[in-house]
Amino acid sequence: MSDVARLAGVSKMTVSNVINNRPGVSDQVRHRVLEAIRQSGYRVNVSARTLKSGRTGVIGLAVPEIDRPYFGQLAAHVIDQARQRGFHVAIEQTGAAAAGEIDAIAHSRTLHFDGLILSAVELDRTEDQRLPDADYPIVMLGEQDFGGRFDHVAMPNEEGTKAATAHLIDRGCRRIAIITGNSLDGVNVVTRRYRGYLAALTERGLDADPALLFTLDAMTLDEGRAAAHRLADSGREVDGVVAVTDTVAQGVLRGLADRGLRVPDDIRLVGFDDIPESKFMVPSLSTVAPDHRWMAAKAVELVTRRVRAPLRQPGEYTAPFELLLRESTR
Amino acid sequence: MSDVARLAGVSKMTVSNVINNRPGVSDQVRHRVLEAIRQSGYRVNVSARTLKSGRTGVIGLAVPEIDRPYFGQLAAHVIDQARQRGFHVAIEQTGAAAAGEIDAIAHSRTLHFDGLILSAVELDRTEDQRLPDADYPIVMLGEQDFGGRFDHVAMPNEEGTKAATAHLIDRGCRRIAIITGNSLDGVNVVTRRYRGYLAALTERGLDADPALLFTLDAMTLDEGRAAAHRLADSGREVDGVVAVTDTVAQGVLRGLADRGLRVPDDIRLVGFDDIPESKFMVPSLSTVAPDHRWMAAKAVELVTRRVRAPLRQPGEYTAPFELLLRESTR
DNA sequence: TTGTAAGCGTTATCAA
DNA sequence: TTGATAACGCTTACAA
Repeated sequence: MSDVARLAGVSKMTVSNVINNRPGVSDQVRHRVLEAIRQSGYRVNVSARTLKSGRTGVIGLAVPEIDRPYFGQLAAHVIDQARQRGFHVAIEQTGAAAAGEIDAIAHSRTLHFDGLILSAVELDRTEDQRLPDADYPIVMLGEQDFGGRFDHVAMPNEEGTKAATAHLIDRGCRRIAIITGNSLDGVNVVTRRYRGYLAALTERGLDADPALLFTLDAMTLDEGRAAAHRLADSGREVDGVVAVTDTVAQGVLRGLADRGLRVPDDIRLVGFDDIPESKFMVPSLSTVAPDHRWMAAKAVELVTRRVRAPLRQPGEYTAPFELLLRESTR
Repeated sequence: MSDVARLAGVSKMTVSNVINNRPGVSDQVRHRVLEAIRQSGYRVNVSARTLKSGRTGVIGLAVPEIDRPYFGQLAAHVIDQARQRGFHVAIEQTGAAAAGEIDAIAHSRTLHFDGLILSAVELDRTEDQRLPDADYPIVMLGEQDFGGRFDHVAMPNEEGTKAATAHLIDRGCRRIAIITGNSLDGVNVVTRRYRGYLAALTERGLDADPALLFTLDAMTLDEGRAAAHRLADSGREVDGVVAVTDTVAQGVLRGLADRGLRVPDDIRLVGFDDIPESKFMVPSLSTVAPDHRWMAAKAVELVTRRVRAPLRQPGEYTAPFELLLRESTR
């Protein structure tokens, strides 16, 4: 910067003013400075600016694993939205563990990210004492409930699963299984989707059979497949399956194929998320499609707003959704 | 830091020495300082450290789109490897456009990333004049050829596709189509994989029929599906298909299903990449599986090494691979 | 409209 | 073994 100033015959301050488009610089001087910048190949040092301003221009995004389609899609949208507001995104993987999620928060502060979007799947309000003070801009994205302590962008978990289950019933299914996570105690995604499932059954006068609840240790392709094997091998009569996510549904689809069960002929299947692959599966997957772009946009809007106004009252926002009817429930 | 120093009754410099585990601090003083740090809740300011050292501890990773399974997987591995070496990763999406790839380089320098891993799919050696000086640590990952100007971690494109095609021939296929990108002129992934396909045909004494080459505008699910439709509607007799990537193969699988063609009964299909979904597709997909973890580890090793020694001679490295035989070629 | 001085929080250097 | 000083590159506050 000093070099540029010398080249243009002005002070560093004037160079700074030109760079930041501040008013009060004569056109002539502005021109000389811009020319000097061009000649010298000068580029601002972001670290210095950061040190002075206390802002890094970086938002952290913490997800369980970036290579799960849902989180990849989420990241893509968040990166796009952040860029539009002049922020960069650093990605942290929590490994779907509470410790990883706590680490992500600590890390985010240490590295002076301006804010953090945390897609928590383990952490919840019961871990109160491990959560940070509310003075750091954190937006919770997805599922867990923190009792209004943070801004929260939620999925339409209950409504979505209810609509999906009702759709199976409309198609004539009467023995509907649900394949979901094993953490049915807390207030989390698993519980909420389960409640949506129960609500639909009740509303249509069907009984919920506890034997038709199959639980997973993780929301993965492998676990979904294994659950489908258990379902098929249990000998229970089942004509419909609600899977907790599309990724799990993809595993289920594969697991049913392993056992010679055809979808939708023998069993109808519905998922949740509308990952990009869903419409290309064989058969294509009916699913609850929350508006991912909306969620990413909301989350980024909330963090960036909170960067400017840290002490606003946290808000709760639920994404709109659509039920997509495809071959798996035809 | 001043506060800590005052609390411990020492100078800032001593605090710095303690924080960085530098020798020459008495145990007694070290203890006092650590206690003062605990009490005050002090945390280093990374920006200041960055300003002083010129290093940000961040590596950029530029990929076409983070929500394609292959790149998600790649990112997951790169983030893990980088963390093990004390680096963070910021992800940039290039949109699979040459301009986006150039931007990523410029961006990476502006933000003072310590280095950049660029998964270029458009840029190549012909764009010489737009490429930066070699003084900035860039590692090219994947496909394009830059004539030895950058460190380059390559896929086993030719060998892998050759092995995949030979496998189809072994299974009895005689009319083997290839579905790939449309940039068959440069030295890129598409050309190399095409050469591998041709090599296998030649070696086994089969003629390459130009009518069996189907090209795509992008390596996406949608394009793969559309190509399968064109293939089925062409009326040409085809008993095997080599798809340029697993994602394209997934689209092809769907497209063939749309036309009532069964895999592997009517047509055998093989992909490239071994994305996590491949083994869960219906039918499961035979594919060329490059060692992704190896590639990520190599790339991170190369950037971080180049951060320390910017002027080393660039090297060329090709990942090992395995041919995975699954249902789609049974 | 332009310039000067001070300071953001570290660390390298050298002196004590 | 410890400390004083200057410097990294920028911007805020104020003076000219």
